[in-house]
Amino acid sequence: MTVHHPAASRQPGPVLSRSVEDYLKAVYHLSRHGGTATTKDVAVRLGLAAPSVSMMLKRLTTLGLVKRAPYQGAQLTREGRHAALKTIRRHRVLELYLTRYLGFDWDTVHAEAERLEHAASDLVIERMAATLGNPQYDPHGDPIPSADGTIEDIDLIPLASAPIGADLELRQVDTQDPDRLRFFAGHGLVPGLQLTVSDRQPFGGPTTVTFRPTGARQVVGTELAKVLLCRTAAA
Amino acid sequence: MTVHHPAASRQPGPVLSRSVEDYLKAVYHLSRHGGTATTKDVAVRLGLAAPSVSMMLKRLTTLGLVKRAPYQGAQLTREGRHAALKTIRRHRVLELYLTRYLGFDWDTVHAEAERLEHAASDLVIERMAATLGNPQYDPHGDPIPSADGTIEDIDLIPLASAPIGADLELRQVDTQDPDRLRFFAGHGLVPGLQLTVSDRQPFGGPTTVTFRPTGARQVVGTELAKVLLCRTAAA
DNA sequence: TCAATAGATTAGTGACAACTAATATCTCAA
DNA sequence: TTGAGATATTAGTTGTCACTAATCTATTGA
Repeated sequence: MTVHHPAASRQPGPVLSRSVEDYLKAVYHLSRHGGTATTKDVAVRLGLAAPSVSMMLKRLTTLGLVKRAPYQGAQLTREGRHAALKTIRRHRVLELYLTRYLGFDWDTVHAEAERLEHAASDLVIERMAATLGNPQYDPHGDPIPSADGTIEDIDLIPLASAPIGADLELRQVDTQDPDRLRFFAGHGLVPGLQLTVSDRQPFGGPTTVTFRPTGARQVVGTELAKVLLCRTAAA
Repeated sequence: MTVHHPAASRQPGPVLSRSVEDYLKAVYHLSRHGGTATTKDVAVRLGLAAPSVSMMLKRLTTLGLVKRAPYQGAQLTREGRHAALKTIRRHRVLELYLTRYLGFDWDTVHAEAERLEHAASDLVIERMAATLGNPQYDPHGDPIPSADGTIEDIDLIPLASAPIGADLELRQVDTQDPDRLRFFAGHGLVPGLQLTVSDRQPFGGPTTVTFRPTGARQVVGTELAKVLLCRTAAA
């Protein structure tokens, strides 16, 4: 009689379980820049065994959320992408709300949002978004999908591959690792920062940047420079 | 290897699944005023079939959260009560936060809190509680358990059985039904209201109350008067 | 071209938490 | 004291979502 559990009804559309939402997010992120999400990649990202992922991807295919051929990777269908973006919206609105109004730091907020995103109703999320002034970006600079499931898609370049001399704006910090995030925050490397690439050592060496307008200099190792996503600064 | 799921780790103590938390809350409420929670009562309260409850109560017994003899009812152990009160604290803090800061009405907030209470970490709850000024009562007047698991226990009398002439303060509205809650709010019957019992018709008839200091009169049917819990007004 | 290896899938299992159908127990009223 | 009806439990299934072990496929370097 009572249908029960799978996340106990949120709003319209078929209710997706927590697991399904997590898989959709993973496939979304992994197939983000063209290409497909392989079983292995999804397994690593979610910390699961490969067979579990294989099974689930098959199930998602029958649910029409994923397109996939065996032994090839998976991609989201229109419907799957829509569901993924709704979850990502919930996540990012929560991250911003928790940092703005409940005193969380950008390095710890991810884990909190990860649990709440599956439980918060659309109504709660929209109230939070309204309270925040319908923000465009979360604390890490990630764009927040709109309520109707569209997302900004600007080409950002990793600091690690930006040309020397370029005037850039740091837009997005593409990691969730608390230690890295603390390091970035501690050195002023947060979204919105204006900087100029002043030097880079060859053979995968570190990049040196100059903050504008202060002129402060900062050396950034390659691994870190890869997750600092920038766009060319407005003139 | 990875232990996984059961509500994905909240804080110390063994992590309890969403289901277990719901059962503990149900047993808590049903055995609240002495007595035990029967299988049937729990089943009705949670909207489940009796055999499911029977099984789960057995499991909770082996987990040491519940004391029970077959065919008798169940009661919480010290440990079970502690867990229940933690969940209830989360629920009530959430209810108050959602009404205060996110514009929810007291009649709709229950369902929202019901889902979030299983996902919000203790840290989130404590931040909310601090923001609210460590409140004592939720929007319905229910006492909020303290973080260490103690709860106020004042004897309240239902308006339906208060003596005529008594000066009372409405302390708690003991229903979650949105329609009833809207009715109460629409007629000023909210926690904190000072009133005098001015009349009651015999044979289970309605109670008439006078609001202090305004003198406004209100007739309340027996069914509703049973869930309006009062204490004698301070002199 | 082919074998080694990395990756993917199938097969079989287990925990959790619900269900229905069948059976057992309790309680109360005649 | 007994039997009817209410309540509780046992037995057997189901669905979800994880796991390991075993097998299959694909790719790639010799």
